[in-house]
Amino acid sequence: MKSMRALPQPDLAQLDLANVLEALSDPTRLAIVSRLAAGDEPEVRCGTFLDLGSKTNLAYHLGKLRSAGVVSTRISGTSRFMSLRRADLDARFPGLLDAVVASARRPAKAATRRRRAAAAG
Amino acid sequence: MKSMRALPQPDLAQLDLANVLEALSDPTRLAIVSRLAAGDEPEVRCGTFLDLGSKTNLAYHLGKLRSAGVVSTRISGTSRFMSLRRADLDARFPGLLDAVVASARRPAKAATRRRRAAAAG
DNA sequence: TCCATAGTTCAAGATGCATTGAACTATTGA
DNA sequence: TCAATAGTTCAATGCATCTTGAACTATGGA
Repeated sequence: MKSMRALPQPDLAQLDLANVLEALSDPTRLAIVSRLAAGDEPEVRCGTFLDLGSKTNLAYHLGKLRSAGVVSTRISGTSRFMSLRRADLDARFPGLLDAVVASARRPAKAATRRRRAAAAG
Repeated sequence: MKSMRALPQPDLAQLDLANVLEALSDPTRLAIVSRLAAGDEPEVRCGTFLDLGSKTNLAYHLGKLRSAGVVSTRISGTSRFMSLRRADLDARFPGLLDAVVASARRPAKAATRRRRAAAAG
């Protein structure tokens, strides 16, 4: 018997800008979102992201993305399929997702990327 | 004698998307950025933000915004003036700042919208 | 010179985030 | 029914963030 339920997620009115930005501010989660946005498939199975971290770690990051309202999770069999909540994000934060995804595709030079400025008064 | 130095900050190539998103993901910092973007004046004195937190706390948040490359600090006398690094942010992350600022100006008001819809129907 | 103003720096404590391994649940296929 | 697969939940750990008060620096004005 094939079940098709979906995991609970915040609805449109509950999306919060600071939460969404925080969800997007982690390199692993940014990679996940980029991949979801870039792909031809609207849905991607969780296991697809195993190159980005351990099973446990991915459950954590995907959970964060879901509870921030960035992704949706549909369950089918033993698999879970993630999809971007593009319509909701666009409705609530017009242009934000596109700007983030486009910027993520266009990284800075590797040598300087992780360096933070030593900005002291 | 009037000094006009500026505090050190990362340059364009060093701006990192995850860092910038993280800098923007805090409500206090989002409020600061929104106010800077509201654009009455291109520069705003630090003390202007004292309603958002203590002196110490603001030094912390403004320091974070600066080291992420979101704002610039110019020193004049005993004051420090903050400005958005709009050109740099737009060059590196096109559309991002505008989307964030516009979204911040447009918080969710689900109850109001529902009341209006009911009144209109 | 002395004082007030504007803001920073430091240390410490509370809280929260990220990561891990082990144990667990649920579903499918044989 | 049994085992494999896919992913979650838990507890613990280490590290980062946020916030605070006290002490400090630097500038400008009287």
